[in-house]
Amino acid sequence: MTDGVASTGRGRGGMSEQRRRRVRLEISREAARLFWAQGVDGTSGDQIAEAVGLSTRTIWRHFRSKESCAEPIVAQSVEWELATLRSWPPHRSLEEHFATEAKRLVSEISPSEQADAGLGVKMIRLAETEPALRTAWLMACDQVERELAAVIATRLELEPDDLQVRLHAAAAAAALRVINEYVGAGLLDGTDPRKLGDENFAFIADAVRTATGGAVGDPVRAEEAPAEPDGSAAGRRK
Amino acid sequence: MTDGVASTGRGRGGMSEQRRRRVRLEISREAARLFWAQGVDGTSGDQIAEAVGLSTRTIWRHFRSKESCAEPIVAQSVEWELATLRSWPPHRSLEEHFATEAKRLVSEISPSEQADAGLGVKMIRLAETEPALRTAWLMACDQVERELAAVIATRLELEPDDLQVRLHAAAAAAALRVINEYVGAGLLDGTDPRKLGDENFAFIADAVRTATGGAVGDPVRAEEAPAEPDGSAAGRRK
DNA sequence: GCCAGTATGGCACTGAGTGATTCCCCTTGG
DNA sequence: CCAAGGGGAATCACTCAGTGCCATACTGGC
Repeated sequence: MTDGVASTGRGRGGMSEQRRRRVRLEISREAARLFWAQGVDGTSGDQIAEAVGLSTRTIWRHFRSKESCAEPIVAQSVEWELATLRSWPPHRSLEEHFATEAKRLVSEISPSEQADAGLGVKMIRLAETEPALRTAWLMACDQVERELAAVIATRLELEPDDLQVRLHAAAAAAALRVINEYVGAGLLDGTDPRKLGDENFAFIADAVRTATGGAVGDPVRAEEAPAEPDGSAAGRRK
Repeated sequence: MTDGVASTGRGRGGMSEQRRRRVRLEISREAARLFWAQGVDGTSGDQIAEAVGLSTRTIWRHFRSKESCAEPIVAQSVEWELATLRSWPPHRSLEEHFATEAKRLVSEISPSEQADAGLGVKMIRLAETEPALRTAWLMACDQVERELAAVIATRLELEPDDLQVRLHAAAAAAALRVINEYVGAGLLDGTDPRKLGDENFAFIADAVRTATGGAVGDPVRAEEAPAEPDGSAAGRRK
């Protein structure tokens, strides 16, 4: 996951850590643009370097492989979902939380972030035909799965490496991946620009609920020992 | 997915198509052995070629990349699950079908197939730390997901590219992946050799049922329109 | 202005993967 | 039994991703 050189620790010295992310994003932007325009195989490391105004050597200092140049832009496109999941308070339902967070987001998003999101969608789309990019996409989904495991673990008051938690996380992450692919493909195929309304959040939440057998999605009653967590809030689909 | 040269079509000529698979498997065996013994980075294409007794060039004729040399052995290790899924009759439950198919399997399995299975498990394990191999593993899971979509589509009498079907397939495939990783890790960590009894199949089936919100796993009543498929046989977990 | 420490450039080099050509072996037909 | 032919494999030369190594430019603290 951590791509470039090991640590820098961030301890002392300078502006690393945040600056590094900016550089990687910058490279990723140009790489994604080129990948989309001429394909992955049709794009050379030298081209990326030239496009971003750095030496080829420096590109490889920041990314372990050509395909991984696309990772930051892909990761960023799921970052807001991740952040939303991380900040999901126990006492709220998934759809509620998504809806309010989404409202907060639309007012804060900048044009450049919007452009990045567009590139991310394109990369996800490209990943369906370019095996090299599929890796980057699946890796990002893998990351979502891990974070989701942590979120679910706290909600269910279990360990993140508990088998049941891992199963739920994997299923939910897979559902989110499919929805991302579906929505992204729809957007690129011209399906109107702004129809990602509240209805979609209910759909997402329901997909997660279904994928986890109803175990994840509803508010969690704090301070109450779940002696028999069954039959509480299952089947709510359609 | 199809790795080597394009077609050969299989039309006329010779023994391709089946022989090709044998050669690829042979290469994959040696590659997996070397990967496990000395790591992926520590293994060169030349080494693989020498181990299998072919020229390096020929290796690249059969595989597009070094890591993909592991794919056949990984794919084969999930092939029986895939086959089992494909032959899942509508009127049976998943645990029933798995159990009977497993019984049929243990009597038919050959020593070499057993060795291959062992190698496959090792590759899956390696995939947890070697990003290059993780790709191969995730690709195999991707394949499982696609086939699963077909199976689920027929059971639910929907199209394979229906969103709901894709969601269910993705969630179920993810659950199967986690279980495979879990069981494989257990086996390699010395957890006894033969305890994959009926109990496990019930567990697998339940995981699939949970991941699909109860929509997949139970017998399907043929010839009856599922007006309200809900609430029929949900929550059956432990 | 000087002194770390770090980011970058340049260059040579390893190794993956490809293309083109030749070679070998096996089949087929006379 | 031998000639023709075709397909797979070997060989060689080449491209390009990616690394190691060293020189250099930049940055922030004194």
